[in-house]
Amino acid sequence: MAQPIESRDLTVPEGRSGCPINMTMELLGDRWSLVVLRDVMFGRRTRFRELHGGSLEGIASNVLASRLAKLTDAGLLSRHAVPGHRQKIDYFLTEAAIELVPVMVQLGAWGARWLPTAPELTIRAQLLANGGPDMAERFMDELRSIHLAHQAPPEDGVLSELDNAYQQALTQQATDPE
Amino acid sequence: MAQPIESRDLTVPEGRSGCPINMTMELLGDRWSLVVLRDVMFGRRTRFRELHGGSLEGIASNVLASRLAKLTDAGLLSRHAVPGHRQKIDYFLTEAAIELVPVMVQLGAWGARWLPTAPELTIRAQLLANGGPDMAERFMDELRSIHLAHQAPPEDGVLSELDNAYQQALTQQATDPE
DNA sequence: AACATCTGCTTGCTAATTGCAACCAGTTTC
DNA sequence: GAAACTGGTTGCAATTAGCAAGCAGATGTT
Repeated sequence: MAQPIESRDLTVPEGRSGCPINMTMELLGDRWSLVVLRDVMFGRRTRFRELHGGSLEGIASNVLASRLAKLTDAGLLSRHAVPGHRQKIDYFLTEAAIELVPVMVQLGAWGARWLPTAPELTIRAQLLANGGPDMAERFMDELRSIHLAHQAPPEDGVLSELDNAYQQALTQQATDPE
Repeated sequence: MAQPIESRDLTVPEGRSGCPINMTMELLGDRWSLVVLRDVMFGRRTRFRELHGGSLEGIASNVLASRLAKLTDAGLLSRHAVPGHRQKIDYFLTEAAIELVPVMVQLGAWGARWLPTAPELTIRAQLLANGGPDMAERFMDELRSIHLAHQAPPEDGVLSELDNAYQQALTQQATDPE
């Protein structure tokens, strides 16, 4: 069921290489790909306009469209027509994208450690990083249930845990502006 | 000694956000930044022309220059004039860059798992991923000794281990082309 | 002293990508 | 039937990437 995308092209094109880090950067090494995946993964967003309007960073709609197409082509997102509607489309994570969770965890942890991030947004990254591989595994299983098996998100899952921590940080920030 | 780069700007600029993943992608989310860091980290390259000519992917020299400047500005690389020469410059990793090792490990592991990478280049990624956090820690300590304390790389360190595995894969590939 | 070579880049140019704003056709709701 | 909502396009300007050539200063060689 979970297989690599395609077999290797034996003649590596000029100016490129088959190095795993390089190939990953060729695919995801741009300003928006991982941010879009982040929103689908952590933000419970699966629709174009949710991803366009709901994001904190304001990606342009043409860029979003181009990223969704690229990620779908690459096998990281799957398009699902919403039952009972002819226009609505859900973008769900594939197994390949779900297995980016450890990458996201490390990226978030590094950013939280070394960049001037916003505290209320950083709490989730820290929580997830502190949770270690166990929490990451639980989270990935939860994502599989949502995005692959199309179950409703559990109330007591990792996603809720992260949301709660974020909400708590927000209200704490409001009552205690220091 | 190891401190975040700057204190947080309280007014987040329009169209951006203080999310750790987003900020990390703002800094490193391009085609070349992490590839350059990979070469310094794993490839024992510290000089402009080594990074320019020695890389597998053939980055353009103006782009390399721009990335080296950006990474230096961001505190991920430090410039050191080579003693006894007035022109030669070594680029060394800073602590912040060394702590990208876990990110590199996860990126490499994901690419090895999901992209059609070259086997001989993938072995290092797998070795490092299988080594777990222990191996990553040993590797980071080795990098600290080389890039922060300017010691010579140990013969029996992680770097050598990875190189050996790569060389072995190369010769095996030559004798057993299948 | 002369010449070639090596050093870390820069320059000029073209092609591709990104960002912005407006807009659109089909679908659903009221 | 009109308004609002769906997932996007389209056209344009600005930025960035890619390519080939070159450059001034430093060093090695004869």
